[in-house]
Amino acid sequence: MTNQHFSTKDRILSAAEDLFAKSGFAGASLRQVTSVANVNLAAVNYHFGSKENLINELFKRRLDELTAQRTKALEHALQTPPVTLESVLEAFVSPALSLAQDRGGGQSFVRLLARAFAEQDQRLRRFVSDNYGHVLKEFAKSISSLLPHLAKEDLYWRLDFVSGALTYAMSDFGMIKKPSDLSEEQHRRNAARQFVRFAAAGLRAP
Amino acid sequence: MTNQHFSTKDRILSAAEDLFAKSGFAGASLRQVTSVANVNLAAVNYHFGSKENLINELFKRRLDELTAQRTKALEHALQTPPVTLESVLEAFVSPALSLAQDRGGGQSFVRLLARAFAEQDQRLRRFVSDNYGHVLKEFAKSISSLLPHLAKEDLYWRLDFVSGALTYAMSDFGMIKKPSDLSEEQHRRNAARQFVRFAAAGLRAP
DNA sequence: GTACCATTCAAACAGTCGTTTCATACAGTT
DNA sequence: AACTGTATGAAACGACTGTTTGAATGGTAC
Repeated sequence: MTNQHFSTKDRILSAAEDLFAKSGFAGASLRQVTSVANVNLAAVNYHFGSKENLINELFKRRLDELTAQRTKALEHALQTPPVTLESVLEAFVSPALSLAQDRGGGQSFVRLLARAFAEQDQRLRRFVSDNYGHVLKEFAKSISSLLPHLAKEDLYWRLDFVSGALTYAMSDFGMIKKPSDLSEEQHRRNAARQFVRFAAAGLRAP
Repeated sequence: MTNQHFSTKDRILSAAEDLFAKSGFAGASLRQVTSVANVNLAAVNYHFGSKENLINELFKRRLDELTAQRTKALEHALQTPPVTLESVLEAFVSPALSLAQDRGGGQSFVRLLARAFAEQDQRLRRFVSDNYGHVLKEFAKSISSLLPHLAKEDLYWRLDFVSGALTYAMSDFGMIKKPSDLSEEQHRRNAARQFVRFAAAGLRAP
């Protein structure tokens, strides 16, 4: 019936992604997850140990992929003259939007990400910062070198605004904004273009 | 012991604001709330009817105030030439930042707001849109008339980015970014200045 | 065939959840 | 003085939570 050819672990991860995105980590129960995934309740604790660990593996699976793609995109952008603010921002946002548009639950994950950031959950922030902080720092460094006259303090403020704008926009992405006469691919490219223009101009503010 | 001279209702509202901001609506229980508020468990259902209704009244209390201040600030800005993108944005963000810096739990509420927006909770979005949407539309109209050459579609995208940037920046506001040598008031003015510059430049993007 | 292993299952565990009930306390009114 | 309505209190309600248990299953290796 429901994707029985996927492994139990994968079905749990997908169902959890959807339900946590919809109702929050505390709001969605393991019974809901296992019901949607069509697996036994005990399977979660058997395969993941605990609900908390399930959440961690959920993030790991997606963020590993996202970070890898961002790294590759940044390297490519830095090796392809002319290196502009726009090309670096494009390397940052494009993998994220591609994930947001992905069929296999990526949409849910992006909303989950927005939710996780809105929560002040220090444990989760630490997890992201520890495992993926170095890539974010590389982007910050590249952007900084492209804006040599911008004071460090101003840069930090603006990078914060940029990530906020991106996170927020992405959590809506694919839900309300896509005009029906645009394909998903067109919509994605359009969103990336809009964001890059906005962010570049904001970063270059006088 | 703790603020016994405040009414039961007020103590519940304040405690709920703090705890919901920290742990989410599903994550914080009424027993935690009533324990912090130093009131009996049954008091919540007696004064508010249900947990859900408590949440609604929580938002109503703050958003009524915020919307009123924004309306006043916008009117003042529109009557004070020269009317610029910056002065309109200032009218939008200043009351919010003032709330975020407020002593009486406003800090918690701002984080709660960010959380509520990250949640896809249609019920809550509808509530905000119904009750406070008209003010947001007035801001959008003012901004639109200050950017006459900007296409409608571009404007919508950028307004979305702006509100995202503001929401996320505010949810951190007062937590990590304040340098110790700045007073709260200075920090608030600084944040407003940074945001207005960034947002205005982003909206004016070529 | 049988021993082994990972996996799945139904059932139960001890807690916690939001909500309700009913008794009690204490003001203001007659 | 007795009555009234609002507010608070302790205790219990049934439902739901994450987790654990021990038996059943099915395939692989010997």
